[in-house]
Amino acid sequence: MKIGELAERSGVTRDTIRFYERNGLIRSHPGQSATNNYRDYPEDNLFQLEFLTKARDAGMSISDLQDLVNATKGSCDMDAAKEVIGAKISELKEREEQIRSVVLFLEESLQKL
Amino acid sequence: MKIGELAERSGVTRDTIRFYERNGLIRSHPGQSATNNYRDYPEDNLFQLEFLTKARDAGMSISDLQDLVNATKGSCDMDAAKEVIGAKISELKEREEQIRSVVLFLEESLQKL
DNA sequence: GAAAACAATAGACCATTGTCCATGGTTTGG
DNA sequence: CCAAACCATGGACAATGGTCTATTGTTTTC
Repeated sequence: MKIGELAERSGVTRDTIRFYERNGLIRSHPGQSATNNYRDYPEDNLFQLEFLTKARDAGMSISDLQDLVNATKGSCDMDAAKEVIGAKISELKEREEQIRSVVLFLEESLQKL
Repeated sequence: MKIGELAERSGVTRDTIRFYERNGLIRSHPGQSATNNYRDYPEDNLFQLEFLTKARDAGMSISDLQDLVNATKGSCDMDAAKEVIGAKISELKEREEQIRSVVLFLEESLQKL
C-alpha cells in the first residue's frame, strides 16, 4: 500500500512514517512501478507502526528502537539479540517501578488533601 | 542552603535547579543577606527535587508538573486540586499499562528467538 | 487531457528540556 | 587582602522528535 493509506490506517502521519523510515525503524520496498519512486508498504507495517507507537508512548527513544530493530534483523547472532532485548525489558520495568512510586506519592497526596 | 549545596545533595545540577525554579517547580526565598541576591533554599527542597526527578523519569513533562504545583499550592480549591492529581494518576497508570504491553511483546519476541 | 489528489526530497522550523558560556558581583580561606 | 570558589543573569547552544513548506513529479478522476 502507499504511504497515504498506511498513514490513514495506522493513525501515524505521512511525515512521521517517513521520519521513522529514514531512521531505519520501518522499511518499504520501493520502486515497484518503475515510473515513480513511491514507497510501497506491505501489510505488516501496520503492525510494526502500532508497536512503534506504543513503544514511544512507553518512553522508548528512537535510538532504543533502532537498537531493537538492529538486534532482531540482519545476521546478528541470537545471543547478542537476546541481550539487547533483555536490556530493554529491564529498562522498561525500571521505568514501570518509577511510575508506580510516583503514583503512590500522588495517591498519598490525594488522601492528605 | 545555597544552590551549590542543594545541587550537591540532590544530585541535580545548579543549572537545572534554576531552570526548574524559573518554571515554578520549586521556590527559594531570596535576598536573605541584603548584600547579595543568592537564592536560599529550605531543607525540604531536597525532597521536592527528589520527587521532581522521579516524576520526570516517570515521563511527566514540566508542564504536567506545573499543573500539579499550581493545583496543590495557592488558594486553589480542594476539589479542583483533587481532579488535577487524579487526572495525572490516570495518565501515569495508562502509561504503566503501555509499558507492560511493550514488555509483554518483547518477552514473546525473546521466546521466539 | 486537465485539475485534483497524492507522492518524493530537502531543508526550515518548532517545542521541550536542559546545558554551557560570558560577564560581573560576592564570599571565603589562607 | 587577594585569589579561588561561588552566585546571578541573559542568551546561545544542543539533542530529540517531529512537523511544515517549497518544489517537483505521478496518478487518478471527471
